Amino acid sequence: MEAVGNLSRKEQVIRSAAELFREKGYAASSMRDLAQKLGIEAASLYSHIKSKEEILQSLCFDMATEFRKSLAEVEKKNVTAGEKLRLGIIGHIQVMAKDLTASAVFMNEHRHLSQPYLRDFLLLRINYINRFKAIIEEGARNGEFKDTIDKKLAVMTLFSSLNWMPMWYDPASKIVPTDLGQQLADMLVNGLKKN
Amino acid sequence: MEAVGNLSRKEQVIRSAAELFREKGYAASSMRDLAQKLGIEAASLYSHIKSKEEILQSLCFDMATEFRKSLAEVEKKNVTAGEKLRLGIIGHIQVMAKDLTASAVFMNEHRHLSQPYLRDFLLLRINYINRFKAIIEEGARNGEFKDTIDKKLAVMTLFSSLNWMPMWYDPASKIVPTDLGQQLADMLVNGLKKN
DNA sequence: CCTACCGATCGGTAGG
DNA sequence: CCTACCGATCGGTAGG
Repeated sequence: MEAVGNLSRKEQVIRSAAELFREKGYAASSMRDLAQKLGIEAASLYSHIKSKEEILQSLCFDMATEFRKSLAEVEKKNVTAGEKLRLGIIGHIQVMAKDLTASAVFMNEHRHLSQPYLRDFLLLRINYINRFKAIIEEGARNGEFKDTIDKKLAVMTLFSSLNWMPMWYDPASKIVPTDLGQQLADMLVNGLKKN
Repeated sequence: MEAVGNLSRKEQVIRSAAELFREKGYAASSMRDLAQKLGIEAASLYSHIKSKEEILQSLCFDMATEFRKSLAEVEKKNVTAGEKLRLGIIGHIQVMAKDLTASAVFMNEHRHLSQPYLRDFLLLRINYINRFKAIIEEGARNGEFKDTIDKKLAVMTLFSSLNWMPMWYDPASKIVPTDLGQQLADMLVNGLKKN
């Protein structure tokens, strides 16, 4: 069992679980797989965590908290809708880039949460999406954005682009997260076409 | 057990499985769940299909075939890169709209394919993506598109937007698939901003 | 953190 | 399409 930085044993368990869940999916990951990754017996996991799902809950809700903090910062600023959207996108990307593994789990595995956690999670998500939608609507009202585009489509396209980033972004690549967020924002706001 | 249109029993099994896999994920869906949906015993499923994975294979590779057919049609046309991209997007969306359930499974569950199917699937996908990337590169070369945007980022953003559509598009909504594809293409090519 | 173990459930087969 | 069943594996507990 190798060291994984300065993490508590519980944090190590959660981190290893995140890697496993990302790779195989939550349902296909067994506690025995996880124990093996950590070099211990499956039963020993339960001195650190209460259940398999508790790990998923930590991962999902901790990420949700980070996203909300980032968006709240942006909303405080007194800038145009276009600029707010740009900053919101960059913030979202930066939160994901800080932990791509947890981000992937957050995105793909949250549906395995049981009630009432699933409900709470989905409420947080819809709230977050609606706050981005409000920014887009503001931009459409004040003439910054086209008002011909369907707002739901626009915001879902935005989140699709953002949320798939952990699936293909290579943290070893030359492009740093801030630039990635900037380019993504530029592409979504200004489009591919030269003008 | 209700009728599910004019489908063979095997097709009914596959269709019900697609719904189940979409809802709960492949790994969390049991053959007993599937049997119950169809009103039969789990063991009886095996007179129609060879294994659980065979169902996943059908779903994934049938969708892949549809996507490739659609793209091949577009590539034949003698039009600008921008127009090719637009038609490619509309085609992709139309293929998905024909079977949103299978599309969601295709996108989220293909990783549960075993070898060599997984390898084959990923090769088909990378080929498909690269052909879209070639269209974007063509547009960047001939001055239709900005050449400042990272091509990998552009194509991954495109596919993120396309592939998440089954997660939020409501087929009962007023916006029809062709318009959806058109609006999506407009947003990605021209951006949100007024020009 | 371990040994020893539990009841439940899994995908699938045999044989009709 | 059913009954009867298999070996494997699951998440988790008891007790140290």
